[in-house]
Amino acid sequence: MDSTKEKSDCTEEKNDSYKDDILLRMGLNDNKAGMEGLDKEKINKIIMEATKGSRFYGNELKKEKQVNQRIENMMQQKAQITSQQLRKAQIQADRFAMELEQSRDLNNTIVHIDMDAFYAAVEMRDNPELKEKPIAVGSMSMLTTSNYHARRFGVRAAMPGFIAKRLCPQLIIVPPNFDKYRAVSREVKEILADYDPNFMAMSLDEAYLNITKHLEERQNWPEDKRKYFIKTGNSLENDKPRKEVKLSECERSISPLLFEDSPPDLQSTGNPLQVNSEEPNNPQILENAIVFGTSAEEVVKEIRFRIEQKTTLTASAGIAPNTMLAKVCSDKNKPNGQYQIPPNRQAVMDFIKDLPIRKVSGIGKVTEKMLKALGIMTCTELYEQRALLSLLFSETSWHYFLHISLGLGSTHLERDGERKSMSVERTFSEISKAEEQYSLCQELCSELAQDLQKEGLKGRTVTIKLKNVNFEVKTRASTVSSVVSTAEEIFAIAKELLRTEIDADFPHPLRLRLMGVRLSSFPNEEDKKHQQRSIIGFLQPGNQALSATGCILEKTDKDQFLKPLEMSHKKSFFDKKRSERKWSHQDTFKFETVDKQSLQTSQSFQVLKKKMSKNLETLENSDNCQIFTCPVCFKEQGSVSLEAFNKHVDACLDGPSVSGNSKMSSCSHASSTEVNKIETVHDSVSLCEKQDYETHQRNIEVTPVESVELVETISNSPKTEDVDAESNKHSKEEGSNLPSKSFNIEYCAQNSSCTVSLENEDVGSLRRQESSQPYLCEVTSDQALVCPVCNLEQKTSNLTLFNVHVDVCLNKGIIQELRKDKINPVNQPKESTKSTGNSGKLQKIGTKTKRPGLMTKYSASKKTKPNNPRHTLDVFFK
DNA sequence: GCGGATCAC
DNA sequence: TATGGTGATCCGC
Repeated sequence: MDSTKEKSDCTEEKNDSYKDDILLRMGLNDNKAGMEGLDKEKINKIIMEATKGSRFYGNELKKEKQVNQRIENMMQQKAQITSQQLRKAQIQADRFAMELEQSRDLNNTIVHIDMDAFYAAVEMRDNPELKEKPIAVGSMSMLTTSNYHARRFGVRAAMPGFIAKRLCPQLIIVPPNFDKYRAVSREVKEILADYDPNFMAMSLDEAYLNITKHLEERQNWPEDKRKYFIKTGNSLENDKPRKEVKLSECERSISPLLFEDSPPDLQSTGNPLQVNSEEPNNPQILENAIVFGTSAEEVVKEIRFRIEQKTTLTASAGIAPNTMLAKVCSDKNKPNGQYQIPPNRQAVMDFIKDLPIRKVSGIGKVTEKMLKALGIMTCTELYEQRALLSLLFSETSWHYFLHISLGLGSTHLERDGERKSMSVERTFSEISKAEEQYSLCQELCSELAQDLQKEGLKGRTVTIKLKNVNFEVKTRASTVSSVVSTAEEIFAIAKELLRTEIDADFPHPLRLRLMGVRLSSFPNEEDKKHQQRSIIGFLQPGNQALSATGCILEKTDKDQFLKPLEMSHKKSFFDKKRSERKWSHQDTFKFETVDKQSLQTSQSFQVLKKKMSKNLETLENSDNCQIFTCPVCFKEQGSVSLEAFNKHVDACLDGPSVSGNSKMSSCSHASSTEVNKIETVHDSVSLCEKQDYETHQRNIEVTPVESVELVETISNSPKTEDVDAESNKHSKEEGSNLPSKSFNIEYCAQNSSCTVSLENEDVGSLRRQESSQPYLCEVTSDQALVCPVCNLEQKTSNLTLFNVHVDVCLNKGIIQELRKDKINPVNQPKESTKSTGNSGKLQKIGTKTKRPGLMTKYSASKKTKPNNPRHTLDVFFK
């Protein structure tokens, strides 16, 4: 679904915040016509009345406070800068500036084409009744664009329709017709391709072209090739080089009306038909034809002429030596105009001189505000403050700033990179019932799966996005070990993420106004090449060699992984409970553990406790005697009381050495005990940094059960051959994140075996080489897959889905808890600089993006010094 | 890898 | 009555 919003036609619109910024925003120069429109005071007043007191506004204020805090932090840091530091920074910044200057490339001619009020213009074109009226495209909730009539009333893109209506009661709101816009866009793109087959479309109404090559060729073109017939109502077949849509007189009169408030001088410079006598090779207007010259400006006039002939719509354009400048230029004489910065340094610097930084793509509202706090509003000031900026902002950021202030930008158009994520999200009126939230989530997953299928994409990371009725946004992500793509697989992950959030707020419901699901971590080319194979493949006869580390489950558990249905029936009650839980936030956690004291002895165990409490609770009420396995030392604790077991675990957690083999006993219902044990296995995984779990894994024995066989497989990866080397690696990872572990259970119908492996990232990548492919591997009829983590039978024969479930079970468990709670001693932080909520950072746009601009990040804490500017340069502008 | 923030369109 | 959807990047964890 293409829902790109049409770009604003006035850069002033970039000021779209409320409160202070709202005043700026009203200072638009397109409402000077006091007669018909509204003055900015009135506009502001109306907007504020409609906004104030709303939840939306409340959140805007909150965000604004955060930004202010960031600014405050930045100013404090600025105050601590010594003159010595500043001098040093100056030298460094100057050196970098010099290198940038040396790299300046003026040899390309970049054009930025921008359709004027695109969606609105299309609607007006197709419905003459709208021609003279203020219209906007969108809904009562949100407008994507407005025509110039409406703009006089302060109606503009990204404004809710109901507010626009208050500003302009006669406003006509037209629902968007994306199919139509796409069709028109295609027509435009056909024209653009004639000048640069590799042009870069940024949206339906905007594109960059590199016409350098075209210009070269064009120099030798005969006039005939640059001649276009002007279409009138009667003439047919009058498009010489290309076939253009013919226009009636009536139609041709539409476009100018769109822009009747354009300054007259704009009309002249902007009109491609206008003869400019100063230009040597300006268009010559013949009787019914027009010949364009060979200069860049002529080319762009030709492009705009052809666009208008073909679509009856006008475009604005910018011509410059790089994308950043071209973009700014296209805004300069908008609408229906163009502007060129000649390809010489002086012209560039003159243009840049007083350019407000906010005009530059990549400098948004927040960045502007932060820089303004430093007294920086124009590019000149940006350059003057380069030393200071290098001290206050991240390297990426100040490098970007320096690029801007020197008028530098990307000189070539990057080809479309591979997509990195795909998502679906939806806003709705409040939904608070968990069941509805889950089912909504499921729908979103289905939609996403469909979209993914269209592009044949599969990914490993599922992210859900939640926005509550107060407009507070949250995202939660989970990465699994092999790629997923079906609705079921995605939902299996997403629903657990959602459940965690629902549980976290229990007993209060989540009051949602938006939900989204995103899939990312698509395999890169490398991954694809190696084609990952699921263990299904590994276990095919004659291919049993590879797998990760093996199974750490105990014999007594093995039958829980894959067991006859008959056996699973006994669990139906728990299954039911479990699924009930998923659809109502009822039970969740909140069950106090039996033995508080013993559980609370170690801080680490708090997390374990949380996770295990419900199992323990069930345990307590059960009546079967079972064996526990300590999640820390991995040793079987025999039949002991829960209390004794807890004590043992505490001791293990506290003590440096793994405490031994004290036998403990406990009573439990069979299944709940199993749940507990599985969790235990899980726990131990998360603690692997402290444990030589590999050793344990290797010692695990697995025996066949009935027709099902658990096979331990050992990786032949060089890395894991040497256990010592492996543990060294782990210790080196101290301070970073835990390596991700996952269970993988693969079932091979042919030999009736099932492999359970617990693996770390390295091995995982090995294994992943082949997955992604076939999910389905039918399990024989009388067997069921049982998750080793939650110990519940999975009603699926889809192996991928099953693996996803196991991954999810693992992910949502203690590993994340440990991270969050910072229990891992090696990760021991770092007293939070986090007081402000978001530590004041700007960010920067990377280079692989097609965007010409970069964003910035303000680093309130220490920042790394740029040591290799040359490298950075490469990174930025390739 | 995760989550919040910022930006563009 | 009512303030969007998609994709990307950056940075500190």
